[in-house]
Amino acid sequence: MANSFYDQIYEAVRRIPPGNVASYGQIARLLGKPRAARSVGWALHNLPEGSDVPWHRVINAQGIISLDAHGFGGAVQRTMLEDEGIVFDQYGRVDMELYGWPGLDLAERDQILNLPRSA
DNA sequence: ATAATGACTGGGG
DNA sequence: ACCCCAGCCATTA
Repeated sequence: MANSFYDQIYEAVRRIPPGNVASYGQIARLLGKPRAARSVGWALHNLPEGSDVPWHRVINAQGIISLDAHGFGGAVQRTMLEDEGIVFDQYGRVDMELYGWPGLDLAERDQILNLPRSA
């Protein structure tokens, strides 16, 4: 349906630039509904095919790709993100500090990548 | 209007 | 760090 909360979600997701990721809760917060993360997940789950919404850039707050009951799609999503330059650690997780939207500028990102592990 | 659903989240053990 | 549990919320049946 047009003009529904879902449409607001889709618009917000469309604003996520390539190479960046956002969490469901983050999108919900942007729309003024900090507790509507589950609804965001539902909205993306019901996303029609051929949509221009970059749904793959939305993952959970822990930097992990959420999967539906079907269980499939995760590998596809991960591949799409990797194509945008996002790197997953050995546990299949993304560094939200590094790739989280609105994202850091290249200088900041580079600085973080060069930060000493533990001083 | 009530009950169920789900690609979430944060806190606790 | 991992697993489990109880709130939260818009949409649908």
